[in-house]
Amino acid sequence: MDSPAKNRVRGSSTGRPIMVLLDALGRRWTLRILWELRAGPVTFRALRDFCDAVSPTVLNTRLKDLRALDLVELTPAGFVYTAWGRELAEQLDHLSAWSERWAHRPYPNLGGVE
Amino acid sequence: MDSPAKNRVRGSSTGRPIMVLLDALGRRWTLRILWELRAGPVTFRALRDFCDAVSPTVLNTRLKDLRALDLVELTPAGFVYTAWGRELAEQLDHLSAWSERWAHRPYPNLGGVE
DNA sequence: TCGATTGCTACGTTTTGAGTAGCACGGATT
DNA sequence: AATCCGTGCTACTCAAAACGTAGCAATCGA
Repeated sequence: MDSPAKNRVRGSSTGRPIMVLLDALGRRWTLRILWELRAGPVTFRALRDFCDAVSPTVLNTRLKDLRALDLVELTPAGFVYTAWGRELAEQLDHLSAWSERWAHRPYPNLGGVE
Repeated sequence: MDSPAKNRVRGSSTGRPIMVLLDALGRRWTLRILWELRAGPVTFRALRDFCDAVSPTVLNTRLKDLRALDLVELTPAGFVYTAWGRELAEQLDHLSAWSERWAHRPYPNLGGVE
């Protein structure tokens, strides 16, 4: 399995924060995990279920990354946002609100479905 | 090569807009492409350069998806945001602004780098 | 001590992306 | 007309990432 925590920022080694972020969020399941964590403290297995039974290998890798990025932490009650993570999650809320408008646009190409 | 435009929304077939979006944005290079498009009309090759010489296979697949999602379109001058895409890109601007604060947090774990 | 649950790992298979070459088309030049 | 150039895009092989299942060590309660 890969270890993205080590070789950060795919390409673009400028190290600009947005690049670090886009790189992390662009990995499979990262956004989804971040999104599902809004349910409150969630155990590894519960989170896995929320994420359509994502492979534990990947889930663990992502959680490790998110923890390294100071966005998620593990408490006795389960995985939760850090303060930073909560701020990021709020942006996802905006994204969600926007996506509702976007999805109901006229002639929506069926949201990409064919 | 895959054709995400056909089998949308990895897992979670609820089809909720946010899921469609998280799924699309969670694919490799999608966020980055969306980000780099803020440079204005960009040709396929220029965009490829902006994205650290991403493989044309992937770039094309992503652009096809983004166009299907009504976020990007191809004009004679090059690839540009649609109206919807521009709105989404604005959210990325907020994300970028936030990431600057986030990156300069005290004891930042070096932004995830080890 | 036993069972149940926790986070997490090993490992073989499948899917996805990387990397390079090159195609078909269109417009300008010669 | 023939040539060159840049456009979006595709074919191909190979490497990397993710999947899917099984199962581990640790912990807690009964």
